[in-house]
Amino acid sequence: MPPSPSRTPAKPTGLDCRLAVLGSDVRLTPHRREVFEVLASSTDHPTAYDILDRVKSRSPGMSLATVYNCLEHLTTAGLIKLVHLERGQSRYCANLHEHIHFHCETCGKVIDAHPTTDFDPAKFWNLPAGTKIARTDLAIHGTCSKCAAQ
Amino acid sequence: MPPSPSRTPAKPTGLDCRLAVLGSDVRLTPHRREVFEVLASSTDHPTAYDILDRVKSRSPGMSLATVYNCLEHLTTAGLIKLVHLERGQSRYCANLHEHIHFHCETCGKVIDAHPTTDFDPAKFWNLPAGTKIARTDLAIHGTCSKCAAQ
DNA sequence: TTTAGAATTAGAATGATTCTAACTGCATTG
DNA sequence: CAATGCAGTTAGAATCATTCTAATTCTAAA
Repeated sequence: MPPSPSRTPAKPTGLDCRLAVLGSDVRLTPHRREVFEVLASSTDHPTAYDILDRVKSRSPGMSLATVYNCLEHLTTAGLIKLVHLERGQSRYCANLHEHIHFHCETCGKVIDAHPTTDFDPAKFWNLPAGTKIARTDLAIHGTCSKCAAQ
Repeated sequence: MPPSPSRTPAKPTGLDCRLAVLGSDVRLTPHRREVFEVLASSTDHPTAYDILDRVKSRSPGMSLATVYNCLEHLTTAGLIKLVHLERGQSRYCANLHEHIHFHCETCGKVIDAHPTTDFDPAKFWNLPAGTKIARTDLAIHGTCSKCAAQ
């Protein structure tokens, strides 16, 4: 056993650098970087499998297990968001701005919608006194403008 | 068992009666009735497996496949709601009043919260023109009053 | 360089849900 | 009332998403 475990706050050197966003703390390994970059350049809320697919051109050897692993770390660090809209696969999203999701029931697309004004759920719903809100997830289901036009 | 006369498209007779709620149209077979009643008397948003468990005392032979089948029909008919809050099992809910879900990240409980005033998402988020809203799902995650008190 | 711990991997395991094919029972038809 | 047909039901298989496991590789500190 190590007598002096003197790597407490782990110094950012080499690969052990950290993404300077939101004060998060993830080791930015090459794979995590790939996954994050793929997600950051996607607006369609890809699934883990979609992400593997897109990452493969740059990192042909990456496995689905690693994608899940990276997504988990990035999610925990608050760098990306996990989105559940339907049964089945989870979707991921790197839009860090406050937003909600619109899901088109016809074409299946998921569209981000950004707030135009402050929203406080406690003003609209009767939550028991003492409830502490950490985050809210609003999903709107319907028909997107494109599908509605047909 | 009540034998009975004709049925043009389908007349409520014997088992072939329909639940007179919301103008829905489901054949209310004994199993569907059991599933619905179990759900209607639950406030904890049970999973399919939970429901099977509770139904078993009354219908010992029912299978999980039948529970899923019933839930699917009841959901399609709008008699119950499917709730997705986390990865893993789906939850179901027979609260037909407009409401949202509060999910306690500490104890895992899901609590219904009812509206105190009208809520129009289009007032708060910038949806593309032409978007048609069918329904909105709001999930609030945090700590319930009980857990917060500790 | 050595070493401990973290990251990565393939493949196995798990868990939730859906599918399949056979069977049952009710209700309309003959 | 018997025959027929279809919806409902079933067990178990199949599928799909995700997590776990155990072995291996990599990184950074000592």
